[in-house]
Amino acid sequence: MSIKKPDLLQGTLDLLVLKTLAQGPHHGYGIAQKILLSSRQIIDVQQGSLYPALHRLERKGLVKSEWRESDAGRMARVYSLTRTGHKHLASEIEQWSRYAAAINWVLEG
Amino acid sequence: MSIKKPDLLQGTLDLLVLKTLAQGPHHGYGIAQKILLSSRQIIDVQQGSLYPALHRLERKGLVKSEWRESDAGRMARVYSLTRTGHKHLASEIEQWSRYAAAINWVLEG
DNA sequence: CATGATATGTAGACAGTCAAGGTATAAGAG
DNA sequence: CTCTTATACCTTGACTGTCTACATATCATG
Repeated sequence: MSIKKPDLLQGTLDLLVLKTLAQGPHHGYGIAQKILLSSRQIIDVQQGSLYPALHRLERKGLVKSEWRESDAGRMARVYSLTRTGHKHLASEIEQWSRYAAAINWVLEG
Repeated sequence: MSIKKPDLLQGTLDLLVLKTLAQGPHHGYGIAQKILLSSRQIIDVQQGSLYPALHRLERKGLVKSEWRESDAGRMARVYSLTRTGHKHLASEIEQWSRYAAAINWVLEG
């Protein structure tokens, strides 16, 4: 993690994963890479955080998965957003925006 | 809490408390009120979150406290920032900014 | 054939927040 | 004079989520 406060990830990991999957199906490893890339190397999601998150999201019905062959010709579990997941993502984004705005108001004093 | 994802608080609570104390000493109850006010009613810090956080920050030497008489003529434990706390606040703000920017990059795709 | 990148996953530890409750004082309403 | 509301402190126990570290396996490169 390029950032020293891992706690900041808490509550935003689902958002990051859902947003990444909204741009198309990915396997776990690829999701982590994409987040790292699109966050400009700042957010490096650890595997021990990512896989439990994916399983949690799948239990909640926000993502679904299937085994497929990856680009490299290897088996990988590919995750994609469900319709519920899409709706949920919209609400997560809204909550994040509200919360980030609230923090900034406090910081402005 | 006016926001449905309590996890978002994690990692930002210390920041909120330190920032509030940077504007002058307060007792616990007053800190919660001030955060609620300056966040425009969005962030309502529960006492069960606040007091452990204050004790944690005091253990770390970022805040100090003493018993004083409050405005209402009652005894209250008044917290204030230490010099270390001030420095730490600056770094917390910087980390928050970086992290919030990173999230926004991911959301922009 | 060893190493590093790809790929999935689990186990155990740990931290932080939450809901709920406990204690107590002061002020104002009835 | 008693009830309620606001002020003010704090703890407990449950729960969730992330972390480090580990275990496993394939493929490509050197």
